[in-house]
Amino acid sequence: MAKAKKKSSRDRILDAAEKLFAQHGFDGVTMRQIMRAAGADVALAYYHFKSKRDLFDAVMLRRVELLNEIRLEALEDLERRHKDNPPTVEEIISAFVNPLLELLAREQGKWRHYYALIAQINNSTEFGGELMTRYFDPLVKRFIGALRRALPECDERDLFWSYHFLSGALTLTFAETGRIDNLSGGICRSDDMDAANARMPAFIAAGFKALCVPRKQSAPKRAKRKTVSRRARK
Amino acid sequence: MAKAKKKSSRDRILDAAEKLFAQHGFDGVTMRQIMRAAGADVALAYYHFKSKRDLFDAVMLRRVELLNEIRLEALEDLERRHKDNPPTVEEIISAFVNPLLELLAREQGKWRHYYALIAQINNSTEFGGELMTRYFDPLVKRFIGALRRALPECDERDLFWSYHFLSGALTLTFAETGRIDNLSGGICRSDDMDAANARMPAFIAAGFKALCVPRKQSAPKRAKRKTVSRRARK
DNA sequence: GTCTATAGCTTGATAGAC
DNA sequence: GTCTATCAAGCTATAGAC
Repeated sequence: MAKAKKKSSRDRILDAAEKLFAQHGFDGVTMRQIMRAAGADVALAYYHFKSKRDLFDAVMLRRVELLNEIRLEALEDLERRHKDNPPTVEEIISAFVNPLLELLAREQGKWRHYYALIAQINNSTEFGGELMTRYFDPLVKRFIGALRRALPECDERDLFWSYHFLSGALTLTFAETGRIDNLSGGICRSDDMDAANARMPAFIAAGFKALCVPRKQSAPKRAKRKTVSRRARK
Repeated sequence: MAKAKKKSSRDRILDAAEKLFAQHGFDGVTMRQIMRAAGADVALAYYHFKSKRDLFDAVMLRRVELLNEIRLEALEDLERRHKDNPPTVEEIISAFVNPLLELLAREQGKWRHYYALIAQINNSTEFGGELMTRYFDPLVKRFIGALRRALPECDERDLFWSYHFLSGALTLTFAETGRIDNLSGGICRSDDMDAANARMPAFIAAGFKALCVPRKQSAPKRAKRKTVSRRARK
């Protein structure tokens, strides 16, 4: 807020769109709503971005580059500090998660909406597979490489499924939906990202270490679904 | 497919709505699209359900009761088998997850779309807090009670955050978005729920056990975000 | 229960003045 | 860059015939 008083209309449109897309999804928002929030006419949105979908893509693209850059830097810093012995699983997870907190601390409102948007995309059948792959997989593969070195005898499939569980836990947590507030009767709060961050790396790292161990066969033992009762028809 | 050839139009509308809502979200689908897929006129939808929102609620409600009932039964069966000593964390998680697989095996197509819908709702800022609380929290509290007994010295907040991580991992996994297929270069498949189920309980149980341990103080140690580099401005 | 027909509005997008 | 004005299309929802 020091110098940045003169914000371009393009940025104000992106800000308004980011917030509204995060709250209601791509189809839950109209260009008119966005432009009302941005304080300008609809036609201006089509001047800067030629369609609603292009505006959406611009919202996504605006932050993803910085986010990935900072995460990569966190990982490289970590590896530099551990010249020979690889860093621990927990340290690697922290390098993946901490930058999200750091950015949140920098500009409270903006990143919060962005994370909520990512959570929706990650869990969307329509966009999840495609967009998450396009925007995040190069970085994620880099992190998985580090995890592979920290868990040298790990089966590849266990590694990918473990990351998948991490991804689900992470995006839901940063979506701040308010559910944990209700479930816990108020003793946990969705917007308490420090509380989440104090717990997630330990939780996730334990999962990786439990799953990514050498096996007799490379395939995991199959659970037998024995907990389902025999009266399993309606 | 044995006997059920005569399906009521009400059910055909619900089936079509379930599939389309799961694929594109509430606002991403029109009543016309739904009724085109259901093979009847739009007006019929308003006859059976009086609004689009009511149709959506009916889609949600149709399956949630059976789902929760079977899960509760799985937990009660488990506890019955462990009269005195409480079941393990992993067994409890399996009782929470296995019924999803069981229902999927019963009616492939239907539940698959339903799970994808749940994943979107769970991660929606707009509906997540409210709807997940309304539909699932009674059952979830029952499971958390069982986990509390299996982890007797656990801090309450650790318990709720652990469940939160479980919830994110679980809903994303059952959404089958196709992302893990891309990320893993094809060696893991989103629709291979047996592979997911073989891994998730072990992963999640390890997380619970790592986090839910007695501490010196009840508050967890704060991570210091030390992995973020000093050059953290754009 | 199921359809036709239509009301009343909102949508994404554009043409063109300034 | 920004606005006014407008379009064709599609939207939710209802009234009323059968």
